[in-house]
Amino acid sequence: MENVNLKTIADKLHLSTATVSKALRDSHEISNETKQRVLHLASVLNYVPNPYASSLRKRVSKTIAIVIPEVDDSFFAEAINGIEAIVQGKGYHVLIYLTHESFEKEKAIFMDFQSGRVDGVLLSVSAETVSTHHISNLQSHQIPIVVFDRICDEISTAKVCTDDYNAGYTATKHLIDNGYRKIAYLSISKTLSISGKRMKGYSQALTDNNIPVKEAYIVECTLNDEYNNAVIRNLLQSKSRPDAIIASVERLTTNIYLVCQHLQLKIPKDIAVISFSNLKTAAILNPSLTTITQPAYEMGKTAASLLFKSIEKKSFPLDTVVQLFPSVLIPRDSTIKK
Amino acid sequence: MENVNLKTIADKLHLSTATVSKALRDSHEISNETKQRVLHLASVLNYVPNPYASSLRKRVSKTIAIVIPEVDDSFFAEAINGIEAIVQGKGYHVLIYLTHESFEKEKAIFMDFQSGRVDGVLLSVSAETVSTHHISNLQSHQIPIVVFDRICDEISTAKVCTDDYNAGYTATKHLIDNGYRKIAYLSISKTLSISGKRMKGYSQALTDNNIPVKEAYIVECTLNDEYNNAVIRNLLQSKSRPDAIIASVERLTTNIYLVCQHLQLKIPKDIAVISFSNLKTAAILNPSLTTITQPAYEMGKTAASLLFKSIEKKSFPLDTVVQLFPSVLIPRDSTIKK
DNA sequence: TTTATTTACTTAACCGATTTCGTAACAATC
DNA sequence: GATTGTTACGAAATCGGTTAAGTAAATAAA
Repeated sequence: MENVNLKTIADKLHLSTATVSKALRDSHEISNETKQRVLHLASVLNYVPNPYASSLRKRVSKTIAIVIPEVDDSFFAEAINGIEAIVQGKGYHVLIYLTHESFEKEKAIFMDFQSGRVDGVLLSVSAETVSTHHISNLQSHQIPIVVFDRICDEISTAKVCTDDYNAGYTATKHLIDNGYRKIAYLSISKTLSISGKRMKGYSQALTDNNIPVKEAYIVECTLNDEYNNAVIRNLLQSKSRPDAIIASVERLTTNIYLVCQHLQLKIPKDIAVISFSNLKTAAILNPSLTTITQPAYEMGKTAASLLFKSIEKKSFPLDTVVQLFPSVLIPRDSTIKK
Repeated sequence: MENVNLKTIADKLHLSTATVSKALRDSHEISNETKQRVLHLASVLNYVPNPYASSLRKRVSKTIAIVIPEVDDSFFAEAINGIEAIVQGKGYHVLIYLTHESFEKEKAIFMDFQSGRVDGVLLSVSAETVSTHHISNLQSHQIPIVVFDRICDEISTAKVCTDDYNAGYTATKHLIDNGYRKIAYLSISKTLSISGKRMKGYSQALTDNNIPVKEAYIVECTLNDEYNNAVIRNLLQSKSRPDAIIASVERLTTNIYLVCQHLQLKIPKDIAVISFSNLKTAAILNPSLTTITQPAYEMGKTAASLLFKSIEKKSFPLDTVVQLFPSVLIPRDSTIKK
């Protein structure tokens, strides 16, 4: 089947492409009769306008990008669902980019966006991200950006996130309240502000309860499963083994549980586990997992909505918006001794 | 910052845009000296070519689409990772579309692709998909399609999937071997060939072991959690309650476990559970979950590789390719009485 | 010396849709 | 009857690259 474009229709109807284009866009310049004829033929021929021609001319791509560290994570998966719900309604398209926590990849992706490939970007920064030039640089090209979950304080744009300090505090307090004192924190990044804030909440909760903060209890994890397993095993085999672990990212949960199994440590008797997680299976784990859960779907929707506000009205001031969503602590068996 | 394009560079160097374009593409028509000057200025000015201009002219978008039912599913998440690994290497971009199991959405998406928005499509059909006209229609526009996991036998194109019949058979046989007889099957679609095949394997295994296939034990689930819970509850409360359940999709696992908890049915004593699933948490569920697990990452990589073979060499005969990956049954506590 | 070839560019058409500007035909107003 | 306005359309420029075709100058071959 050969491509049908404006010219195809114009020729068949002895009209100009200008007229056909206007007719399809329901311009007042075109008579009703002509509009009907054009519309009818277009549908008969299955005409679909070339998006790239139109993007080129209108300097608008009707496309946004989602840039996230990974997709195999319930938070991001749910957030994508929320984003998609909004985008779908707007008739936009979604390009997805995974950084796998690599700052270099993130930079390269943002560099590409200077081309006008997308009308806006939804970003959750990688764990390695240490500077925000790539972001402000893109902003100077008039491309709106909304950051969600993994935000950067330095960027001046809309931020959709949870109160990570409180979340960290609450998680720690929950453990303390349940009788744990030697609380370890598994981080994913030294630099990430979200990680820093959760950790501050953690430290403060310890301090407020007269528990000294131990360097050895703050452990950085990576994307590498082997490495994480080793780190966790070391932690749990050390002379001053912690009696509780806070995992700052969902993905570490399985590692922790399996290492505990392997070392024959009972959760929550020997060690408590609480995880920042949107896992659907949290309630049916062995034991069920206490989680700090973020409203991922809502956050995705909100981030996308904000982005569209800016796309649709360039003057909309994104930089003043900070949408804080409450995380909820869902207490389950992994932190409560019977 | 104003946009920098070919003309910007051409003007500054007193060259034509043609020369600049060729220099950037390292054409033999351009002298080395000019190439250097162009390359240097381009990098100084941070020049990024407009992808839509080039797509329009070259009739190539350097973009592929992933069309899947949902993203909050370990199989699809891992498959996306595999796809992304290949796509990344090719310098392509990925548009993602979620059908949420809606045939209408799938059709609309495929209709849009006639525009030339993408150079190829990776598809896993929705549960509601009953006809394949939208697919063959797109193929007639010379757009290569590779289907993975949820395939359609009717389509003549490359298929990347597991041996679903065997998987269904193996799962059922495993249950029978472990002493279960009243085995229910939770399906997600009457029409989906993957579902049909798994179910055929299920029926055959029953028949081979002289167990009659009971209609009431074959239950169709949906995307709706409430509905699924109700259906499962009904099933488990019926007079002839099954003693084992095969879930044809990961997402149903949590429902089953929770309903069992609620009804105080012990897994695997009262009821065994086996699930088609790529859940990382399968091993740490309560009890650990016996799964039929697909090599999702590899399947994604393979599907993408096949697609690129066709994109890069139009004559590559996709329609003859069927890549069957073995699913593995990982026996765990949910199907093995102590 | 003349012709052929190569080198290194430029001109201009092109991809397909959008949009500004122009205009013919007809109606309305003075 | 002359002027102004309206309606309905077309011509052509435009978005930013790519590429076929053309050309002038330098070089090589005859």
